[in-house]
Amino acid sequence: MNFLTSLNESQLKAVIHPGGPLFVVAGAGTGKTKTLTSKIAYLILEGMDPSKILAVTFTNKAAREMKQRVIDMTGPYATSVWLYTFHAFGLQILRKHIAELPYGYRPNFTVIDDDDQKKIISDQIKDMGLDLKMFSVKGLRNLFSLYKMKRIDDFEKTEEEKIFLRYQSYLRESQLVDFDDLLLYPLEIFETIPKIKTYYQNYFQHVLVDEFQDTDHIQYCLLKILGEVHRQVFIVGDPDQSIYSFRGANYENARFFERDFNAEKIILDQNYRSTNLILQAANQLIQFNLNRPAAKNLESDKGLGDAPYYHHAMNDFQESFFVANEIQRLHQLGIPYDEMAVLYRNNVLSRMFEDTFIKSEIPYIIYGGISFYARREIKDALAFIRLALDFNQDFYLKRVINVPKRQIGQVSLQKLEQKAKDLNLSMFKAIDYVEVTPQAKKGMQDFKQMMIEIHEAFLDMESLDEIMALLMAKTKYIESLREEGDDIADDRIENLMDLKTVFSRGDHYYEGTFTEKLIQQLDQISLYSDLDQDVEDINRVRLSTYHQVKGLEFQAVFMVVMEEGIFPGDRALGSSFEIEEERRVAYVGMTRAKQKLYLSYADQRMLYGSMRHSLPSRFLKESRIKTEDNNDREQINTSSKHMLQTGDHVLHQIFGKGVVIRVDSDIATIAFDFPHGIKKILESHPSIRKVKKEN
DNA sequence: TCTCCATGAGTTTTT
DNA sequence: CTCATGGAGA
Repeated sequence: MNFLTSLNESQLKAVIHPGGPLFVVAGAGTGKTKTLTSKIAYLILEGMDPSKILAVTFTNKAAREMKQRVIDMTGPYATSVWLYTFHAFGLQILRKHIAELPYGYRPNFTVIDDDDQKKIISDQIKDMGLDLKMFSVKGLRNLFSLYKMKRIDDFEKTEEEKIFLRYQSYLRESQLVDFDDLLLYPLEIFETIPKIKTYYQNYFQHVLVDEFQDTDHIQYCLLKILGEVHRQVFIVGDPDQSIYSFRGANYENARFFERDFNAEKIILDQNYRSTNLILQAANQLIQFNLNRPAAKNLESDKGLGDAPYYHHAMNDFQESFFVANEIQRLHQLGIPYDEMAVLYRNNVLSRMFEDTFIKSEIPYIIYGGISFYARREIKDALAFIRLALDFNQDFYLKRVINVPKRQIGQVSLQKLEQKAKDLNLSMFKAIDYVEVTPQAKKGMQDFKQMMIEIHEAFLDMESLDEIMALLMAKTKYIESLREEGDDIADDRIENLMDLKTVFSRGDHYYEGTFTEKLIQQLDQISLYSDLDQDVEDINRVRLSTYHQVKGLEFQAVFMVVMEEGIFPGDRALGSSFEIEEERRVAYVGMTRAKQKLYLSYADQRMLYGSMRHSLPSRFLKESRIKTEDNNDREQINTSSKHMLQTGDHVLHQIFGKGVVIRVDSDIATIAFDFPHGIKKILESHPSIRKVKKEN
């Protein structure tokens, strides 16, 4: 067990902990994954049957990577470890046992995503004859998720609750489950069917949970049941990095765990990622949170390093300009683009940076658009496939019956749905009986014929790789995209090709008949939020929200738009609970940085079409980062029209001494000393200061 | 049924 | 500002 020697004292203590419930408080960059995977490897090498170990993570990526690391440490024997996300685990349980719940589900149910949920909810509202404008569908979806999480079942009869009940029965009638159900139903199974509960409680000798601060109530209940008998529960997490409470995560679960399991606690606070001035700023900041189930101070052996750098810009443009310049400078110093990240509180804030990066020719990539499987064309393709597998799937039929356009509008669709209800048939079968305009009828029959052909072609198919070609040929989807002449038609076509790649990969990955493979592949897709993007090896700066870089690290991190009202956001200002969560978000951001941390803010920026004036975020003061305002105030006040003229000598904070060789409108061209050379810089840019010659 | 415009909404989102 | 959506008119 060579790997044990690479652990530090606390990590080792956790790994060889003799047993019983253990809470490992793993601060940012303290070797959390290493400890968890070493623990699993240790258990296996000590003789534990890997198939009796259940380890749960929150992302598929984490699950996959952890499994690989365990296999690397112990050999292929470890493949049988149950290493899943909570949701994937729940799905497994449901595929086996869902029929035992009294809701009429069959094992071949389908998992729907958020957009499907919204669609169903708004359909219910319309069906009830209510005015859609009176409700926020998005709000209802969150509310329903909350209902499920809190397991509310005695309803008063508010309109919302009626919609919820209809939503729930629609799912059940249609053999659909949502993401919440993937956790809730397994819990219900365990709670109501003692035989099944006892089986799994006894079966899993060890239960391990990663990112424990992100568990919600249902997940905690599941954990409590699964760990109850053997009490070999090993959880790893950092309550200071809990940033998903809006999705139900409850970092107080850490306290519940210590209490309910009478667990021991080991703290990992030796950081291996960042230099210490960065860590000190992060430590300072998080101290302002009063509610910390596991307080700690991070420290590393990487020296003090550079102090976090604070930049005060006059407006959003100048802020982005500062960041772009700094990125180029760091790049020249040898930091690769993909070791730099620009982080912001919400997605709208990315735009200014994108524009500037395009102008400055800085390669970048934005994560956080619509995820691959949520794209229209992908969802359409999957709907065709699901419908071809089972013509009874009305929900998917509704999605694609008019794709591409077949003269079937809302009215015809409604008639079809009604007819299906009256005759107690699937909508697919009701096509033969419905009375609609001749064009619509023809469209429906063409559609039906096409689906039958696809279905029959599936019967003869052997590899998943063939699916997309057939689908595109039959549906003429690509042709219709081209005809529409959408500017993003090419992107859509490319996405469909990517989906084909996903399927052909599935051919090698899954076993069984074509249909068996396909069903596994579809399950996988339901649970995956994005494509395995390991192809992306181009060197780009990452633009992202804080939430999306949790767990990642970069040599240089730019935390931009550090403005009161944005970060922390307006909505958080009234509640200390929310402010603390925002502070944790900032803490997560700071602890991503290995060597360079920049925080910036602008006095004014364009947001939602109007000018917004902001004060610096309280998080700047709280982390005690030295501000440059004192040196700069003078310069800012004197920044009027044409501060600079040709021949002026300037001092730039980063590029040092230079001479102005040209001024065009507001851009000055300045020759700096070696190695920086000639740069174009906004003449009023706060990082430039005019100096007297030979100063 | 489709297309075009007015209207309103606009955190964060592992699954 | 930008995007999605729903209603009115062709």
